[in-house]
Amino acid sequence: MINVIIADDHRLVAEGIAKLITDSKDINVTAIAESIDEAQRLVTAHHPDVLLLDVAMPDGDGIDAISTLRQLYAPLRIIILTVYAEPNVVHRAKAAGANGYILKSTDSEELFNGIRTVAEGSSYICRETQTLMEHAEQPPTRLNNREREILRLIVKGHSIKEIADILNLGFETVHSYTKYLRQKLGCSNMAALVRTAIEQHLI
Amino acid sequence: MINVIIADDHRLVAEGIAKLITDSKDINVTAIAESIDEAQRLVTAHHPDVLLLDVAMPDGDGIDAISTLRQLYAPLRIIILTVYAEPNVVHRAKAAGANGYILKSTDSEELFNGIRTVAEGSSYICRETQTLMEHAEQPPTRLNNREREILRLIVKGHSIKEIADILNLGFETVHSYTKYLRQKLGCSNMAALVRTAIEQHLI
DNA sequence: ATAAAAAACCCACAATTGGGGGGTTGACCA
DNA sequence: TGGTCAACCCCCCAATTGTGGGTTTTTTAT
Repeated sequence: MINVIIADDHRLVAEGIAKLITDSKDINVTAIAESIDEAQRLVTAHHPDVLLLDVAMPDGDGIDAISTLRQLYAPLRIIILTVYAEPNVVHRAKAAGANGYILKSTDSEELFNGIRTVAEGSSYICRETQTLMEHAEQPPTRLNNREREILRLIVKGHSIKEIADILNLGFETVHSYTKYLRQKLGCSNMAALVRTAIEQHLI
Repeated sequence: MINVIIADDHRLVAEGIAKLITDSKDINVTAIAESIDEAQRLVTAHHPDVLLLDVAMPDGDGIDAISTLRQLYAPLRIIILTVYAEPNVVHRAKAAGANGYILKSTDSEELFNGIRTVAEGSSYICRETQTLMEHAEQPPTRLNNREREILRLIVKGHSIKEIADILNLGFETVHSYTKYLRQKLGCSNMAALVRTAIEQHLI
């Protein structure tokens, strides 16, 4: 019996998926977590085989939480279960050490297969994500901490000058970073930068 | 028996909710639609009592589709079932004639109650949404077609000049609209405008 | 018919951004 | 011990945006 915990802040979705899983004979939903924090506590308490982890959680980003979660229970296998069909998110998940990536647009059969495959020790990427990654022409967008920090402040609506003040950097330094960001993301202005950042979940 | 159709492009979510509903004795899921288009066909074919309708669909906005759906089958009762806990989205849904608004973060009990209430002829807003609307200090953001159109183009990354050309308007006209938009949305620059537009789903 | 609105337009000027050049310093590494 | 890379800094100037005023047409409502 494969024991899984579902971490998803949308109760109805988590409950529904749990219910679907009861159809499989070999998988069992041990608990549902509605936050990163709760997921950490439940993983520590129950030591599940697999954690189904959503990306957008009220108290943080699921992918960022992967390393901490694995520290709590090393043999834990983690599947990112999300709506984001974004190459960059998939890359981030892989880099963070996720064992699987499954979209919420897949069907229950594929979810079961994914859980089994990951529980056995392999990694699993759902079909839709696979084709997505094959057709992704651009290499993954790699932003360093500074760039990500500045992008975050731009998205918040701050001007270059304000960002320079906030980060104690020179105006020209931040100005340069905005150029790098525009280049990397292929945007011609701040507005496009914000849209791209949000769309591709780079923030 | 209350017959419902679920329109949600996330299969796993739709399947899960359908499965949850089997627990209730009085509600029956007739079909699942993965697009607005499919929803329209299924509503025409099955004449369900209630339609559970997601907002973000691959071929359009669920709320925008309400009027058309009701034309296809006048007695249809529509519940918006979404993750968006945004006053503006709720306002749009009400204005478009939705009979209910339920967040995916509610539990199945509340979903059942919502479906029953709406099927009986009343309207239903889930608890979380109710408190959200009570605590919403600002009046709903009302954008006219021009403003929404221009905001959409700004979000796409177009400059004022480009927008003027696209819409065959004078530069100064569009320039003025950006002022109105900044004022209405309380933003000080284009970047903030984009973030607010996306965050509050005004586009 | 006409007042009140909404929609489109206009001017001027300061501030900010976009696009093009650079530069220094220190860490890493081969 | 020279090479390369990352992180930070600098200048210039054109283009675009932000701010604060307007005006003129259309609609819309009474």
